[in-house]
Amino acid sequence: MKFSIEKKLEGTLARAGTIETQNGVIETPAFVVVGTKATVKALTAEQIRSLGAQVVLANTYHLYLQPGTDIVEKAGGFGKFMDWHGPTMTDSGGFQAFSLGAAFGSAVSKVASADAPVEDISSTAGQLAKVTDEGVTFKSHIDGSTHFFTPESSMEAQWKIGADMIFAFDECTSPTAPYEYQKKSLDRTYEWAKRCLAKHNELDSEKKQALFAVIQGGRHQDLREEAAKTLGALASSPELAEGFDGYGIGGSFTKDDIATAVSWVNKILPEEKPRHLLGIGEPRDLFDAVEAGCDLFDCIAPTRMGRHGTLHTHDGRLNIRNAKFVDDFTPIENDCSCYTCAHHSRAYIAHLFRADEMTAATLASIHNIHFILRLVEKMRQSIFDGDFFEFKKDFCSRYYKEV
RNA sequence: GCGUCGGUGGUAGAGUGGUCAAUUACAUCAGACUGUAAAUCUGACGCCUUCGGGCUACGCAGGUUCAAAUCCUGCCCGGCGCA
Repeated sequence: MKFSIEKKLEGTLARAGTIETQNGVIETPAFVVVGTKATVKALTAEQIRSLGAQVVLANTYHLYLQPGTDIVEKAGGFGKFMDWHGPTMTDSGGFQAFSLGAAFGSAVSKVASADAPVEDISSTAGQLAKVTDEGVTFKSHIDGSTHFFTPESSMEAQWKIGADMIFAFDECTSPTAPYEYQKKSLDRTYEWAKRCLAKHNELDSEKKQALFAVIQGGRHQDLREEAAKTLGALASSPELAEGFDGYGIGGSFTKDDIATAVSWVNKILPEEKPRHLLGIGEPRDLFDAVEAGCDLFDCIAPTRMGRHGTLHTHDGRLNIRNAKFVDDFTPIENDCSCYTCAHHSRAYIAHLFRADEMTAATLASIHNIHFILRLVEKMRQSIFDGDFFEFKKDFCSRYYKEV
């Protein structure tokens, strides 16, 4: 993997560039489409290509459970398995330590509201993930079987799954966890990062895969900065000669804090390595993160919200199931160039949703992914053109005008 | 015509003297969703409300009772059986 910065936006951390992988070039900033189980839900690989997606991210934990990493390895990696020939990434399973752990069965999201109370995290009853210094014990949400993930086993699994870019095994903490826990977890994630790097160097002597470390630290400036410093410095650590190839910035945030937390980190991280903001994909957050120096983003929001009937338009979101759309024969957006808008009306899509037809999910996902991909592409272009802020202002004043 | 079973909120279908404005599901109306436990989840769903409550309701009309969707009588409507 090779990252090149082509243009920086003066007075900010923003930059535009390219990431060259064995499977193609990614023009950054770029939105990474999420295909957790080696499929972007509701879409075929051909549809993903038609959308102009540059890179697909799958999930180690999910592919490990199903169909198993050996099968994916035999298939020639998850990209080949799903007939996606472009650049690929895998997440390490670290997010599942959160989503199946602290977040399981609760309303906590990795992006918490500002007034979310700090929670006692001593009780893990009913959770499917339990974190210790050695690793994470998962209880499969599919069949209840127990599985133990370590930094080393995640590296091995990701080696078999074979993506171009992989993430170190981390713990995504809950944004509502107490400071003390965040700090303890951060130290652990640092130790895990070192173990991942060592294992990765052992497995991948030819450097086929690029390894990204993950910066945690919640909403705490000292923790975020410490993580950026220590993990950033590992690159030149003598005992780990080959350092990280890039950095992931992990949840957890407060809604208003994303931009701030990201810039704390990006001011410190080595400039010449790509930065991937994990799991962020709302328009305003994307603008803020690009401005704060992030190069890659992945998010399930366009596909999940699409499946649930929430569609992006330049005038904000709309819920296509609303009664007012049943006889609205205009497209989702008049000037949208996506397949869905070129062929179908709001009324038709509303009908498909109400009738529980699977095509609803497909058409909605196509539109939302198209919307976000084009948005990030325009952000990239605006860095080259020098009118990023103008574009941001124009877009946000229209998209968020009702909020 | 006789006998019999039944008629409950948009629909299906619980309830069978008070704790019933009435379980539940679906439909409907909204909302949420940010490294996918998610084609999921939450709320509302007779009318009015100063959110305390008030009013009208379980085919229709009477009646019994302190109290009826629930018991009785008549009527109307439907299923089934016999003529």
